[in-house]
Amino acid sequence: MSTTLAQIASAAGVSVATVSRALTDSNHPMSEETRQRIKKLAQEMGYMPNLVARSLRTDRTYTIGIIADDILSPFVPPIIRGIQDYLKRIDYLGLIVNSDWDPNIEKDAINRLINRPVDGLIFVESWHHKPTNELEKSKKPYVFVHRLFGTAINNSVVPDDHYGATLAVKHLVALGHRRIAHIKGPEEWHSAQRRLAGYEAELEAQGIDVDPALVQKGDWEFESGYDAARNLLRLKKLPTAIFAANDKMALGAIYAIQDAGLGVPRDIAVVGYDNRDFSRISRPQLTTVSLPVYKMGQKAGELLCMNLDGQSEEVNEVKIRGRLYIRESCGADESLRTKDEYHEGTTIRRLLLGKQPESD
Amino acid sequence: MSTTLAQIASAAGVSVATVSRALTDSNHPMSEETRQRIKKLAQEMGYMPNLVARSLRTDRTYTIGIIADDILSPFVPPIIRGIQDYLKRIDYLGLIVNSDWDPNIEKDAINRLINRPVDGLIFVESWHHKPTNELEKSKKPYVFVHRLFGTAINNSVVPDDHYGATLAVKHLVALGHRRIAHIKGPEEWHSAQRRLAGYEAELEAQGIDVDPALVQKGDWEFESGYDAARNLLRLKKLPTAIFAANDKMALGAIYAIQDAGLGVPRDIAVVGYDNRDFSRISRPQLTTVSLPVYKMGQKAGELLCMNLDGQSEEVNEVKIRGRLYIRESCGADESLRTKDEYHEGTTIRRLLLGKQPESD
DNA sequence: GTGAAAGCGCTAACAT
DNA sequence: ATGTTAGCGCTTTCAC
Repeated sequence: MSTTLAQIASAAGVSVATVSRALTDSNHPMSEETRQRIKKLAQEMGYMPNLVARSLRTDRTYTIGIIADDILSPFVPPIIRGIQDYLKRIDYLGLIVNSDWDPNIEKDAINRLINRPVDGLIFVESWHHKPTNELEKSKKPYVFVHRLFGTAINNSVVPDDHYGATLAVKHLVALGHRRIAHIKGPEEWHSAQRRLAGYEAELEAQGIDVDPALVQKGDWEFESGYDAARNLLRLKKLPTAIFAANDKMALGAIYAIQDAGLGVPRDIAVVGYDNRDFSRISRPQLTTVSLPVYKMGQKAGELLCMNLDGQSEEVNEVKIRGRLYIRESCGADESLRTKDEYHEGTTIRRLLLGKQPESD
Repeated sequence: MSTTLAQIASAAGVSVATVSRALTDSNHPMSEETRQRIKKLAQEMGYMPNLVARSLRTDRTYTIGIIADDILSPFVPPIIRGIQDYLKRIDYLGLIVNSDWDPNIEKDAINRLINRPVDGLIFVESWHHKPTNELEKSKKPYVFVHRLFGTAINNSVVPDDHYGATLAVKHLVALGHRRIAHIKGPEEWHSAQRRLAGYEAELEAQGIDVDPALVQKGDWEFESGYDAARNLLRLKKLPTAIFAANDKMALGAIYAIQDAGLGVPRDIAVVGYDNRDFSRISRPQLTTVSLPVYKMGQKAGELLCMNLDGQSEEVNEVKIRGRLYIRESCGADESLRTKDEYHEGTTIRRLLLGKQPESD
């Protein structure tokens, strides 16, 4: 069927070993002349190495496994893209599996991948902190990115939510707000805790007392943001700004404010978190702090890469900072607006222009 | 390191061949007793087959390649998920590569994948109709899903845009509209052509003359929908409804109508196309026809699957029908609203409830 | 600088 | 019903 080393060898009148050396640019000494001759011949004969055979010999597949609960989860594709883009540099491919939040599916996937098809594993948005014993025993490196629950662990990449919350509050304070409410996420979640903490810390740093009445509970969903804002609107003394722990709740809050006959940002400013796609097309467009998903993916790729050939070196949790995307919902001056390069189809444009992406 | 067949063989006092037969449930006759004994032993010794070695022998990798221009393109993840879900049934994994609309990257990816790592290839949202010669020569099966340009070709899965447009118009007519405008997409695009054709065909079927003045040009983007609607609003005789060829333009149109002091659906009804995520959270929520991406992915998986072991059988282009998602923007009665199961995180819920997804 | 040969772990054709 | 053996295509040690 397809050309093999042996065929080239006999065609060139040399041994397979020589052909292999020539084609892999091995540093075993050999005459430059035969090397070139063989390369040319291989080219002509349309030789392409059988990667499976090579892997069997070298125990390297140049493939990593990516396990996510669901590729349809909004943050997963950009994380994966970040991983892929980093790994591409070292010519690695990614095998992607959905675990659907099911520990058994995940276990099966790990076992399957561990048996040679991959050199390492990245867990995306995993909700546990330890992979299976089998993985441990296999000695293959692995990395977590965007773990949802629990405390900091090694070899994991997470967003710097505390810092991000700080950015949001700073922005509001800079615009003159002092009664700043917060709609928080469920307490079990990493991000919810850190964003709340950042909110409180920054208020204190600005010399503003944290008013418990201004902190409302949400569950990440749109409706909970709507309800939380309605509660806030019932207060005797209204907040002048709301920092919602994610964009969905922020949008819900905006709708609640509008339904009460008030305007955003005219009467109340709103900041979100995550920089979801819709924050660019809502009315008003949402000012928000980005979850730096793409960068997180890249970093995860980098961490894994470091451990791919050597002894696995444990690395402390890595925090990635997002940034503030200033749009309309806080009433900041037009001149301050973040110019936004990353739209749908940006990749094409980026390539056409030969530019590196600036976004997270 | 890890257990091999040979180790089990010597531990069991039999030959490797016997062990292999026992463990692969080969239909080669053998005593049930030794088979069980070996299986038990393998289990105890923590045996896991080396998949690379197996692939080298059988020339089967149980992996397929998925080439998309960009995994971040909005329709790509659900298509991929559909593919993966179908392929999971036959225990196949997917290797995903971004080609970034670059023919050279794509060519490299094909060559890389062709050299054994995969048994077949699926092209997602490809813009060409023929893969490279190398692929052709390799005899590996391949399938296109959601090709963007050109005419119908074999082994490809596309949405039935003509039919979908028909649904949108039917809905508007049923609500009493007769002056129905259309904001179309760029002519080079498959979908734009088909949706326009469906619009015209359904109007005629309903005995309504197509009025060229009511057909505006757009470029798929939000802004073009806004501009197109403004043009429409300048007409002496306003349309009572607008069918936009995609959701982004539909949203732009809604904003234009609102900015003109009119209401949606009160004064003008708007239908979109694609069933993008934001259609569920816009105000008003957008009535739209779904692009059945998930189903298309599944179908692509199925087509590939058919050709995976046998001779490649050419199959005519397969069209997948979307459906109408009735929400608020056309003013249909509340009772007609499509109940929507597919939200973010639905996969978990689906699993928790043990339900099959109904959505596309 | 080149070649011979071993062997990665597995499957399957061919004995027995 | 079990064993022997060849070999998938490649890399790499060892010899010359």
